[in-house]
Amino acid sequence: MTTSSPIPRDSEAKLQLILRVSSQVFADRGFEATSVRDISSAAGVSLSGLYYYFESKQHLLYLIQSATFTFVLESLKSRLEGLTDPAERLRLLVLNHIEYFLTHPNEMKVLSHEEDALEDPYREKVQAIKRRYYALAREIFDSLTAIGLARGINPRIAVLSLFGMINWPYKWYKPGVDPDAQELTAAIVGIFLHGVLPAGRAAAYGSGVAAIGQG
Amino acid sequence: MTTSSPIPRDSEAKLQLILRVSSQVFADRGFEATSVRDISSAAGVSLSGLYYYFESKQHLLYLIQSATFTFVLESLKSRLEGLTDPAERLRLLVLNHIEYFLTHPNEMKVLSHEEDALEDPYREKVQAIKRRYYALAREIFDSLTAIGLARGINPRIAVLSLFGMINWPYKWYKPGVDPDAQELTAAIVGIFLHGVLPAGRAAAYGSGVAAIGQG
DNA sequence: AAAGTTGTCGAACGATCGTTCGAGACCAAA
DNA sequence: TTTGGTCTCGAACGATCGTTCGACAACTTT
Repeated sequence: MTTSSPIPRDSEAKLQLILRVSSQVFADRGFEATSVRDISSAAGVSLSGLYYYFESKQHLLYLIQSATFTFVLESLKSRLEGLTDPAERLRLLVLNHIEYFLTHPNEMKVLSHEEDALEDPYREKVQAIKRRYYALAREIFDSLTAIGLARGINPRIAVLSLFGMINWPYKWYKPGVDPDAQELTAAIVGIFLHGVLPAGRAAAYGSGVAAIGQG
Repeated sequence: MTTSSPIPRDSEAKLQLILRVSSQVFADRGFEATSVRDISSAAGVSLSGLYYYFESKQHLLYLIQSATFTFVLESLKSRLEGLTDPAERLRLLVLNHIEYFLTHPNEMKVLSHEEDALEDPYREKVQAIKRRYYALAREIFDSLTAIGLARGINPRIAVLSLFGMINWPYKWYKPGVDPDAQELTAAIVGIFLHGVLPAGRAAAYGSGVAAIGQG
């Protein structure tokens, strides 16, 4: 559906460029504060020329958020295939999220920060992906509970707190200062599973993740 | 400086009303998407009449963020006085933050979400408060480390992950569905200190917070 | 060569934006 | 009663916004 039918020239590649540049500008200035003219000059395409690629500014935001979120979710599902250990699945959820954030910080900031800026025909579609993402995380957490009996913590609070840890980096992460994806993932998973305090002895859980904590 | 000198009528009270109403509108629609006319009609004050109370839309945002952040920080410092137990100090940091969020969700959303919307004369002043808040949290965490030897986790990552957990609720918290401040605080502090997995035995730390976790 | 599709653009549309200005009402001190 | 702050407002300013339109070059297919 993308590379056939009525003979596109290089339309698809240019759309990707526009999406990438737009994410950059939206991440820097914010969606509402960015004018279509800003995108025009940043992308090197005339103002009216942009409207060949998207129908409205809202639609442009939707294209960015939808593509980003879909990729993150599908990528996670693919990496999760065949894996059954709940702790390792949780680690992969965090790693997948953090890795995509480190390689595509602009897109992830737009996804996290401009969630409310999207209006209702588009908004609901992105929220649907978000619900699937949450459901998957919740499922992982619940199977973790089933194995390890996770201290009776409210599972909704637990999962959303984990989301807080993995989404918040867009506010503070500095490349060069802060650690890479593996190490950041290890720290976050370590906190979430074992907390910050030293385990009196090794935690009762015997998976490979038990050795994480330190980079 | 607020209630003397050149005879104010009820100016201060009306300013507080405008700040409260503006926070509501900013929280609902976002700062950039909100027009001064929106605030005018929501506050029941004419468009030009608003400019008696603030110099610009930017200044209005600054007044909200500055007052909110100052209150949260000063309130925390006051509650921390005389308390030396690091874990209890950390619990109070979280509780103070969550409590203010639950009683002033609009102001806290504006503070968290519209951080970048503030421009540079004002921006720096709010960031200065933010740095003091972070420094205090970092100090608490470091003393926690000094006592409990907190598993060699990168302290910057740990503190910022904790901030992620306590700031993220503005995206998901639903009154009536989600637990109150005490319980939410207990859950977050429990995750941060002990993690989600059951301690093999009681954690090596012997404070009153050890019993938290469950509401 | 003709017809049709793809991609690009300048110019302009009406709407809305933040802010300013001058005038006037209300009220306390002189 | 006059003077001078305090507070409020309608009307208007220039600037900028998202979007549309018609024209046109480039290229592929008939």
